[in-house]
Amino acid sequence: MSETPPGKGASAARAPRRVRADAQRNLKTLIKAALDVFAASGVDAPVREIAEKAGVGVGTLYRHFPQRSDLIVAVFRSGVDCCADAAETLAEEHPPLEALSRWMQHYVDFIATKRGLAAALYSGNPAYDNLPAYFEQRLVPALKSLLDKAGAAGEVRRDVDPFDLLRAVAQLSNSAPGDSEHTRRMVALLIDGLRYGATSDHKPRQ
Amino acid sequence: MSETPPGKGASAARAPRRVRADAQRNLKTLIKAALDVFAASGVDAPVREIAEKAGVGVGTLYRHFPQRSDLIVAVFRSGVDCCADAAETLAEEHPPLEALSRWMQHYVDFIATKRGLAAALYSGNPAYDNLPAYFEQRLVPALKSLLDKAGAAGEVRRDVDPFDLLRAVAQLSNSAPGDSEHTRRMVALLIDGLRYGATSDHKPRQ
DNA sequence: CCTTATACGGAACATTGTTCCGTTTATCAA
DNA sequence: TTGATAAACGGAACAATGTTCCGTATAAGG
Repeated sequence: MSETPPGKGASAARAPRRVRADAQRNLKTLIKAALDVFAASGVDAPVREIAEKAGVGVGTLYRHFPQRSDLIVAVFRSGVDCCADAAETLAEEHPPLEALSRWMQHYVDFIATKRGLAAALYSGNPAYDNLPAYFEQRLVPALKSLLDKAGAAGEVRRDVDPFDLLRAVAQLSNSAPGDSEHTRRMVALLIDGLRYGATSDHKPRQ
Repeated sequence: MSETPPGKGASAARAPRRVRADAQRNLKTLIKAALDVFAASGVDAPVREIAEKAGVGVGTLYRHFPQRSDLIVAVFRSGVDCCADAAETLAEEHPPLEALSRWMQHYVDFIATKRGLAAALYSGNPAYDNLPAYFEQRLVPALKSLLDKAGAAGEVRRDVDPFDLLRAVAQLSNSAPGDSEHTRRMVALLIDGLRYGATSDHKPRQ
């Protein structure tokens, strides 16, 4: 955002040295490692395990994420961002209904990696206070856009609230942990439900 | 329940020595201490603190509750039992509406001591799997009986689901932790809501 | 009163979050 | 290219906490 190249600073302070390359690399590596470890062992996984997986000392981890919760938040947000971005990509590359369907599975996969997150959310730790808002703020518009496109094409009904759907899928994902096939089938069923009573009254002109 | 006095056992085994008095005493003391500590510091309070408050070594605590979660479960169940029993007592000692109202406040106080329990419930630890069922199984009938009595007396409407009410109160209690007065007012409001549209069609004959 | 199964206490251990600090290294200017 | 230096690194050390172990104390029963 604010690169501040070597040239003299606008105000008084000495030109702040650019962020070191290894630091940037480690930041990405850590988030990736945490993503994997959380997916494999839940968000309660020990920090050391993550540091080791990233090939980094715990000191380095703590330099980037002063608190364990900061790492969890970062991973969660990056996952949410990834999901939200995928909505755009999918909408460009696929017909409306398929884009919607693929996105749903994408979302299911995301939720699946969040074992134990619910407990953290309910822990009362203020570090997580903003997560639900961020979740809703990024994902509701993403899904809404997909639903609207599919609705306009007359492929799904238009009376479904995106947030309801997000929550429902999250609940389905948590009901039978480990049986991802069951979740997949139920989500597919949910999507079929969307098609029931679809009207093409706003069918696009071409 | 099964006292097994010194007399020869019914089947084969040697008459098992009676449970030592100090052990019984410590068990009660521990639950009481845990109740207080959990109420003061939430269910995440350290075991040592509870043992100390009970005037007992951690070894003793672990003899009675092999896992930390066992203690939490025991305290929770004893609280639920206490609430359920209070329903009967209150129904005997007060007119229907007041019994209902008093029980609600009793229940609010119970919920208030359960800070952090939600997180435990969502933790995925199977130790807590049965708690919600126990909760519902004991409290729904208790509340239902109070509601029915008040409903039969024509003091409250009869279309309210006890479980809904329990959940609503729990949610109100968690929304503003620390402001118990707010909770109290909102619960009072909820009860007033019960009175709206009450019908005395089944008014008792005397 | 003696024996003994039972229970007790708390030190010791294991795990995990977090801090500290000596060492390494990327960046920048000369 | 090279040297100075701020930034970043690694991991030992610390602290908090769940859990185990075992020597000691004691209530129950004869």
